[in-house]
Amino acid sequence: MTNVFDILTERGYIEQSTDNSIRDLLGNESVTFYIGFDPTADSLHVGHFIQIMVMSHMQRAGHRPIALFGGGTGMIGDPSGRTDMRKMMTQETILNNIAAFRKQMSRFIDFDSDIPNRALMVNNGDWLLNLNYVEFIREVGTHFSVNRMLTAECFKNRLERGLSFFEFNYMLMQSYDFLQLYRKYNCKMQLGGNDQWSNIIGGVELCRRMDSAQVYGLTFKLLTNSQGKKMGKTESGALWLDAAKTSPYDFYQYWRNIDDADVENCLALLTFLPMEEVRRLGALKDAAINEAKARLAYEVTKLVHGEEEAEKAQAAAQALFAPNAGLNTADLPGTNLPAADLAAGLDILALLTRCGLIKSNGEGRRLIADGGVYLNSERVAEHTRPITEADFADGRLLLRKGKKVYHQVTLS
RNA sequence: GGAGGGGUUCCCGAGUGGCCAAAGGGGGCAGACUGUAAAUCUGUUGUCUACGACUUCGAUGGUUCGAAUCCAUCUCCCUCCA
Repeated sequence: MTNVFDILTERGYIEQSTDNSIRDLLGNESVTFYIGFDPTADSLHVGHFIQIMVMSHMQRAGHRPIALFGGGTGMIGDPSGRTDMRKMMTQETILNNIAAFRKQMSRFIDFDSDIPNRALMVNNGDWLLNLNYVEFIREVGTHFSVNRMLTAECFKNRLERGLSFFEFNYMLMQSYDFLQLYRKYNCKMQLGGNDQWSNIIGGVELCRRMDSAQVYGLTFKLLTNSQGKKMGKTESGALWLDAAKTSPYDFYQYWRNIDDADVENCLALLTFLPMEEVRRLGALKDAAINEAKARLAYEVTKLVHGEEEAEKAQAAAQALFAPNAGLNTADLPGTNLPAADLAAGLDILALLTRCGLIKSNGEGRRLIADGGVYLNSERVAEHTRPITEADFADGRLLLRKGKKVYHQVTLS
């Protein structure tokens, strides 16, 4: 069997590691490892998904994953890579978010079957929330050098803008997590995005100092595009894994429209396609690379939302963008319009507003003046254009904003 | 607690009595080009019952014909000192 370390390397996940012997370790035994997830929202997003992919590769290779939820650290907020302090969250929000994470993650990682490396979910609130401050400082705090911490990359830009002691503490808590997991579950490895590097080293050193334990850390590339910007952001924020927050169609379209230069990387990181195929697709040039994008979009959507949703999203996209686009696009994001509202009189601006395509009438007027609104494939020329029953075919009407934003209105 | 510097439209950042709904950049949106790509170019980017009106420059009050700009109080942030 291939060593996962090689798989992860080949697919381009790995950024840096604490020790060269990690490959051997992963080849010789089933290793328990963890990845931490801070419950900052009520859904996972694409940034988390890449971590989940890694977990999944590891689990497939026989290692045991621990998904650590930051019920305790979430009360603080990781300052890494941030320019300002995170919003403080209440205990209630945190628990609520953790519950959502649990549910979503079960789709990707096996937490339930009888396999020996069944994954665990752990909440660090279990040991962090009731810590005694003085004891903690005496036992754990003594092992950290402020001098060294100050040189850590993750605090760099915060040193210029201001960093409270409250947040500075975060590293100790995360390091303490590693120690706890090592003690309770013989967890020997922490994985994380590269922004976690400093925190991970902290944990590795703490385990060595307190328990003379040899543990390891490995970090992954953050999902960035060829220009170094973080990927997975849309106009309305993150690209969520929750279908209610980012529809499968929008999710599919996000990947369908990425830069040529990013296709291969995304295929390798976000799908399980064999690397041969990934390289073949990534090597396609010009218009042909659209095949690769469609494949990427389909595969990722399938992983996240299931095969059925992926098929639907694909079908909807094809129907809309194919040369002879028909209107049988049942799977588009859409809005229901009661017939009575139509009868009461409705113009294009009101309709756009209802569908959430515009935020104000002013925006709508501008959009129409710019020629950016289409009704059943015809450009709308007047913002006063009334909507009538004649605009509906089979009780449906297709709105389009710009080139790619489609919205279906169904009469009910 | 003392001294100083700040809070401007989504973000950064100009503006220090009328010409300011507020320069410039970023971001967003749209148009052209194209491959549902990138780059580029163009337009646009407070709200409305829209050639006009209304609301906005940390908050509240005041001076003034007129304030983002002046004054007072409050509030938050930053730097230095204690």
